[in-house]
Amino acid sequence: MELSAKYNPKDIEDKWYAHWEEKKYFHSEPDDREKFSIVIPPPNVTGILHMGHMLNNTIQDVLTRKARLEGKNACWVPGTDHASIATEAKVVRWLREQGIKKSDITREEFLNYAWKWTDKYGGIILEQLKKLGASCDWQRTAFTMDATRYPMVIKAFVDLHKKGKLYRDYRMVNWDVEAKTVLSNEEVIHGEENAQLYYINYKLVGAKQKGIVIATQRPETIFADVAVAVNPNDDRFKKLIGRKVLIPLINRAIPIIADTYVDIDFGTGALKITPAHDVNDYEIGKKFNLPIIDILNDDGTLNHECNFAPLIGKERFAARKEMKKLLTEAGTLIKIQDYKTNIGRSERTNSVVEPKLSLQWYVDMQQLAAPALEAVETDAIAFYPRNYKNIYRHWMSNIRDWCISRQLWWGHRVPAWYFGEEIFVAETPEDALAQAKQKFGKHLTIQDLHQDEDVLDTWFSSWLWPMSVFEPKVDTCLPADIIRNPKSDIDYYYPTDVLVTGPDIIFLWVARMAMAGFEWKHERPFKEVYFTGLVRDKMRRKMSKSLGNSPDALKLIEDFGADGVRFGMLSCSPAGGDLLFDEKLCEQGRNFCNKLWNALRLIKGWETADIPQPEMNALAYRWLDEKSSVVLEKLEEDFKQFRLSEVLMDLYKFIWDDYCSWYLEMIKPAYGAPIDKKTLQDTEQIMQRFMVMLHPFMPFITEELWNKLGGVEATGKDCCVASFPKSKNPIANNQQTTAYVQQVEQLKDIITQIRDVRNQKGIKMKEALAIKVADTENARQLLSIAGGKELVMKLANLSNLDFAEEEVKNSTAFISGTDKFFVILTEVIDAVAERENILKELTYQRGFLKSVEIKLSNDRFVSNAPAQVLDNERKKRDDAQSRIAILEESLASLN
RNA sequence: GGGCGGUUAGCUCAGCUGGUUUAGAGCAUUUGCCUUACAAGCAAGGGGUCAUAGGUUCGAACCCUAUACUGCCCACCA
Repeated sequence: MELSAKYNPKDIEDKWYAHWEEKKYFHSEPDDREKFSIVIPPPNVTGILHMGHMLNNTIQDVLTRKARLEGKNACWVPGTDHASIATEAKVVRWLREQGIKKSDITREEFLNYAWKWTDKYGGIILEQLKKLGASCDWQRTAFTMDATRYPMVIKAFVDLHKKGKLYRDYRMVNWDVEAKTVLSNEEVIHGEENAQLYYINYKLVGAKQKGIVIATQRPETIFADVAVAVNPNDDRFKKLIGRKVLIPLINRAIPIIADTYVDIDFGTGALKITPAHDVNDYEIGKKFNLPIIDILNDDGTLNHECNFAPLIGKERFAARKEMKKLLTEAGTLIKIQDYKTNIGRSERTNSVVEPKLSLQWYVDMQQLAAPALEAVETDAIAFYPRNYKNIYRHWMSNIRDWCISRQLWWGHRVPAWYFGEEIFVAETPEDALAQAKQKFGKHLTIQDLHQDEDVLDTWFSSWLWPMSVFEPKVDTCLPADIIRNPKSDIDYYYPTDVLVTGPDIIFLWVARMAMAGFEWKHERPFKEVYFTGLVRDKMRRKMSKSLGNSPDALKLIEDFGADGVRFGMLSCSPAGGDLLFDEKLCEQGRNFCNKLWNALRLIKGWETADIPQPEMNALAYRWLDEKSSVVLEKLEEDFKQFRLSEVLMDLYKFIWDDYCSWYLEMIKPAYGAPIDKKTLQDTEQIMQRFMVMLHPFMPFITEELWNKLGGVEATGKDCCVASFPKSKNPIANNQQTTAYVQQVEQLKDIITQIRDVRNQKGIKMKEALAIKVADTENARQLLSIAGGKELVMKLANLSNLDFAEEEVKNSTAFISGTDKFFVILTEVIDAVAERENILKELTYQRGFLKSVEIKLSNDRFVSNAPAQVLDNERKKRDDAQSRIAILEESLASLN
């Protein structure tokens, strides 16, 4: 077999992905096996793959592939979200580029365009996931607005309405002037921004000059003022309460009122009250029964209500700028002060959110929240990392009702029909009509009813995701009916095993899925939630388009291979911690692939011969095999805790160091010499095993090597569906390694120390060395392990290794454990340097001994510490004493 | 303003119930090597007062208190 010196991922990745798909390894149907189900957090239908997706989906793939290798019926459901506001914004922009204004076309025409757009760009992201190796069940690909999901969403709405958990109300909302829709609280991002505080004088009615100065950040809203409020305890203004002031420019008179809400120390202590454009002012307005003057249009321009012609039709920020000039000219602007304040912006359009009074649909969250909160509190839904419980608890116990209507066209249209003041909520127009007829008589036709123009919040469909993706039949998908359909997929796959998502959507999505799950399935939607960290660049900045610091995901795969990129994403993303992405990590992954590839090349290059297995090879194999069980034990433990980067790093170190650097060097035959069949076979098998262990993380190269190593011939299966190895020797409590492994580790230590001596003395590896070891029982036992002595001689290149009766002249010594080794030197040693080294070591050992002795001479320690700890301390003392004795001997022999 | 985390090597992080040598890993770094699998490599090394100050304990990176710095979540301060 000819193999190139470098691993080339491009040669094999597409081939294996196609092979897996053809074999339908990723497709799942209910059967007798234990299931493992996971649903993808659906990316926006028109989105493209970014680093966050890469991390998130790599993690899901690792978990899915691991479950599949464990023999579970693994089902990872992919899909996309219609992303109402984001997609609509994109479509509007796209139409504008073609000279089409949304306002000029009908709803139907717009939706046609939107579907066209979705068909064209939708699902690109799913194709990109395939490049990454994602083992999704593509036959189950779902879309939040497809024919199966649509009726479920509508039924959920109708069901909530029936139960009285849904209502319509007129209240202050967050208004996105760009998208011209309401937003839920969770879709508003607050951040500190630089702003200016305008100090404006309102003249007192009946006074010539005197007035009251208010401070506002939004001077353009003074036209909507209906009062000025002061604190009743503020001595400066007590006399003025009840009098009236004039709004500058329009000279409308408004009263001065008193309320303790006003902070005496902020600004001037006087607050303008603008009920239509501020949440607090609205409350005060209600309390004092003040009128409401709304001066803003839906698009953020000033309307006729402002009663000031020069600004009508002007956009709010343009108006603000002009106000500066106008107020200055009117001599009523006292000063402008810079200050920092919290500004809310729309998550999707980034425009400053406007408080606005509006009639919208709300979900009453109080009852829905209760079981969802309890599930997390009791770990029925377990969060990783755990501390997200706190954040979740806080939000859930202070939950506010959810505004679910949106003034958009792209989405699920609100299933409510109006006849005059009357509302009929129904799954279909026919149903609504039937209800209307019952109330108002048979003469009504569908034309008499008018359907609500609004659509539902995207999250109102995604909160059903873990249920809706497992419901295959449209006509049986009434949420309540799901329970009555025992043959349905949902009984097999629901609840899902784990949800992998970012903490940024814990309220938008995770909490709401939990609520929906209990509301309609009376069961949690997932058993565990693993929150990934945020992907940042190496300078800790968030990845963003505007910063241009987000690498092109596909380019990375191109450069480093999918396995290399997966390694890079995972190797440095501790559970829940942020991932500081650096291309170097992918490079490390690529290098690891190359290492694996070359291990294969080495093995494949060996000729076999009918010779008995050398003892040394048997030793090497037993050591590696036992150690691999230790690695497996830890790996399983770490998997349970989602410590995936830990697992990957342990495998990396084990395969690179123990397998490649040590084991392969141990068994490697001399140049041109053959290897025995047993060793070769063992080596191929154990490497096959390692490929399975590594497969969840690096699926492509492991599949390739598994095949080349004969894994298919041995098991009849591809690596993708092989059996995950199990630890053979469960390690006893507190016992990190077996005694055998420990002994081999000491042999390795001896080899390393000899190599160190070579380095220090400048003795080349080619030059064979003679070693003597002080004759102790321990040394005899160590070197009597079958193959042990040969191993040291081979890897350290020794000409001789035997026991010394006394101090060896002209040698340099080292200590391994408590055994003393003499490296015999041909050149005369530098006694001064040697002496210095020994003294340095002696100082360390004596200091160490002293610290142990202090402990042991403390009566309270001896009487209180557990026996095991005490024994250990005594052994530490004895070992240190042995080493000190050895060092002193060496010192004496130098004199 | 309220709440929750974090601070361990140059960088990123482990360290899980306080006791396995005087704290580990990867990367980076230093030295020597183009040694017939791999220079995308091999061998060996250096590097830390565990943020600071107290306390509890026979024993503290780990528990407690305070301080400093830092991150995140929530909240209507004009």
